[in-house]
Amino acid sequence: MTPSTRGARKPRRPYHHGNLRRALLDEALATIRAEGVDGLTLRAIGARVGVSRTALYRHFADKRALLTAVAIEGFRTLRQQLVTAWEAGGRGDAAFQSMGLAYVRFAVANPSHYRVMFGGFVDPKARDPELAAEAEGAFQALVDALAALQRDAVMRGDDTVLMARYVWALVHGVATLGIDGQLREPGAVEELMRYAFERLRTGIAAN
Amino acid sequence: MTPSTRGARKPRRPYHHGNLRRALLDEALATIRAEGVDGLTLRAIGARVGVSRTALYRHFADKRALLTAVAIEGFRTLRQQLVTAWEAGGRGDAAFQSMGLAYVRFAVANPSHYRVMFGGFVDPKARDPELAAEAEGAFQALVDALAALQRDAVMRGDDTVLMARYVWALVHGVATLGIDGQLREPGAVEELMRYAFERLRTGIAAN
DNA sequence: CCTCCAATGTTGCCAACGTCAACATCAGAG
DNA sequence: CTCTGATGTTGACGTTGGCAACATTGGAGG
Repeated sequence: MTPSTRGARKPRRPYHHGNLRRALLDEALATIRAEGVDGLTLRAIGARVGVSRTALYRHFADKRALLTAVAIEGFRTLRQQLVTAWEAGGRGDAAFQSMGLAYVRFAVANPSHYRVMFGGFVDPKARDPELAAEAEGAFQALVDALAALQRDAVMRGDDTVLMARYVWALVHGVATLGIDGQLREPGAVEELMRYAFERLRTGIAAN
Repeated sequence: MTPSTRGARKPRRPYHHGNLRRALLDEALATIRAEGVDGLTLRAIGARVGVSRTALYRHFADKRALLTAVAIEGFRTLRQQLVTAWEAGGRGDAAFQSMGLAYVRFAVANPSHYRVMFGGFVDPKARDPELAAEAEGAFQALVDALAALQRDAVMRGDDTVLMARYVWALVHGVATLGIDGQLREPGAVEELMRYAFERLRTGIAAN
């Protein structure tokens, strides 16, 4: 927004891009959303950003590193959505269900992105520490909410992390089944979510 | 290398293989297990079976078709394991938990295979009808068990399919989280499964 | 203002891959 | 024994990820 005013600006695209890393990431995300993970090719990304095919390697070690960055961004967004749902919902019982819905909505609205985060596209062993941290952060949002509910004696006093994992597995399961087309009938995901939360509460609420 | 068919390696490797389709499938499965889905190349499969790279195309339309066949086989095996656990466990309350354990064990023991079944490697739309049928069959094992428990008034009388989907989502969630390395600590999967079933029962048991 | 350098972007090139087309071989029906 | 459809092979092509060598640039130090 504040370019230096020296000299005549050239209509020609400059050699250096400015913020190529960001642009590549955005384009990768858009491509994944539009054509799926398989549709992502480094050459196409470069072309669409208006840069040569290998420019990407100045910002990402390889294709997997790009996908890892995409996954990191996904976990960041997810955490943000979860926290927003929890806080906007009043940090209470209903807000907890809101979080669950937000989680599944994120997955269903961004299936390919979600798959990059969980589908084993990133190195299973020797995981990127930043990715691990960001994933942990999203999970922590769930743990925090549960801890608050436990404090208010709304939920059982079991090990918080264990309870959180239980809830996480449930919403993650619903989300992935929905994404993979195992729940085809329209409204099936919503119906399942409603039932799941009803039964979940019976299972983990303080009696 | 002699392209001649008189190699002494096996009893006669004639021009025609005999049951190439089966052999290709088995080799594909072994490769996937050993090197992951990404490590699967048609050329390597052919070479390892002792056949040329394109022989595969007489038995599978393309790579996706091969993966679909792998997924079909996976669902068949999974259903079998589930049914076995249910029946061997006495078709009762404990047997139901056995089924859940068998499910997660299958996934954790065959992570790559499980990913082929659920990871979006097969066509999301226009799914192979045989694949859909086989997946439905595995799910049906769960539905049947639940229905039996409902008949014996062990479980709530809710819509059986809905309940089954709930349970499915839960075990599927635990399984995929475990596979993707989100539950790293040794024993975390087992601990979660134990807790999950305890809470699940509280949620869906007949009061 | 000039010079030089490290960061950034480009072109040439390669091996591996999936897949098609044309050809080779075989098993079994007639 | 012959013919034919099924099965397997060879050659080739376009695409992809990635390396190496080269080009361009903004900016720091003189």
